[in-house]
Amino acid sequence: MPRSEPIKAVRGVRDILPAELPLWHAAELAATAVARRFGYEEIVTPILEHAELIERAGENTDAFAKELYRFDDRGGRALALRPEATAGVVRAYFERGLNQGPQPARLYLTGPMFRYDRPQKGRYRQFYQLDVEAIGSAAAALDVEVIELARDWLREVGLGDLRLELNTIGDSKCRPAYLERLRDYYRPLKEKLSPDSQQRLERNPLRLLDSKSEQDAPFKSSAPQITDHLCDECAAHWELVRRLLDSAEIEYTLNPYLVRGLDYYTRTVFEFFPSGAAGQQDALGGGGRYDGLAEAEGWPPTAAVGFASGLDRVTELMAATGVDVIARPPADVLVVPDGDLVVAAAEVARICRAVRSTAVDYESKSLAAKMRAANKLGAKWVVLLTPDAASRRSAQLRDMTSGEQEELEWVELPTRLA
RNA sequence: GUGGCUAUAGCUCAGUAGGCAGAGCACCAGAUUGUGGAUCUGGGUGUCGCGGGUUCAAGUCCCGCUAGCCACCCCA
Repeated sequence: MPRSEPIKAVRGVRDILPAELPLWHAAELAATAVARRFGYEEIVTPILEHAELIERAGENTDAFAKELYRFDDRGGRALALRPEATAGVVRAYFERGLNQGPQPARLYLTGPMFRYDRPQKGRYRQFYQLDVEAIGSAAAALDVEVIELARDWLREVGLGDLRLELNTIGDSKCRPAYLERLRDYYRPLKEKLSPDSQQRLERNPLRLLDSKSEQDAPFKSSAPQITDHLCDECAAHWELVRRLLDSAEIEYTLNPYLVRGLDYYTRTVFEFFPSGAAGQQDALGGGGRYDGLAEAEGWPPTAAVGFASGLDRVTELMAATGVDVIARPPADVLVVPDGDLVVAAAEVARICRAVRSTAVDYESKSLAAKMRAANKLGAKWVVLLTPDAASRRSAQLRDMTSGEQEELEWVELPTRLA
């Protein structure tokens, strides 16, 4: 019979293998430890949400239209695989009554997110994020708390050599007027801008500021800056954020071109970069205030601030930085039956498992090959069963480090292995 | 969504001017009358990504598709 084409993984997704997982676990363990230290509790929200929840906030942006994993289920409901965690966490905060408890709700989450974009290095259609949210407070101190938490986590996973970039983008009171000024500045220059930026001019002028096109670069420096046009409340918030960062001795660089494309973002925005590289693709994580999101989802207006980081990139960088994670052998003990001693081997393994992780080599190959396998596995001991010894309920216990070997009764194994 | 590069053994890859499918590693076996690591010897395990086309002959040339990598768009 002809072999059929083997079915491979879906485009843009990947498996994380046993050898890589210690690194991921180290990253997540550090996240849990740091989050708890700051009084944040874990929450798990569904991967599936109503497409509308995701689309409410940014319906007319390209990213939503183009990159949302969206489909109709069997009942005809329009669903989406979450592209980020915040929308779902905010939904849960209201829907499940976390808004009834002490405010703000301090929450964190790790899990898979989905974007239908073209895969490339460090960018997958299914990727993983750490997400931290403080919902239900407008306190500037929380902006700094989230930044400090994020910084501590990155330090803890060995990526402490960081650059923090910081900006404010105002709020619904002061931003519209600023955007008008920005348009007024750029309109006479329109013909000289890149085609992309000409489009941005009317639709999303903030984006002009973080354009990567060299054609746009000369005009940036004299463009009006939002920090000169903040309303009193936003200016006070911005002032307090920086004062708190100073007192926490957290260094940052002001980047007036750091923006967010969506309307519900307000005031503080920040991003972490490895101190070496400056490219936008190298960001280790970022976040900011989103005081307008709850309302965009149809809930009462509620202030919140958050941070998200891509674990794919963080773990990749951890590996590159040489973060050493102890790789443990899958089993301390390998039971090696000689010949047809399957039943005895299973029983001996059962005895050993009382004190040590134990695997059995059931393959029909030579003893030398089985010993090779035991060595490769990294087993500390081999329990060798021969028909003769097995009939006396005995076995050879071999210490793979020293090479010493002695015959023991099966019942003695737990004491010797402990 | 756009562009460039790539796809050959389990893995990394070589394969000339179109003419019998190769190497290293891994794996299996033996040297070792069944006891790992080191060494030596032997063994190729294959739908040359998939589908068409050109040709006496295609891994090689042409077209389409799929996938990967890289960059763009975008990054909520």
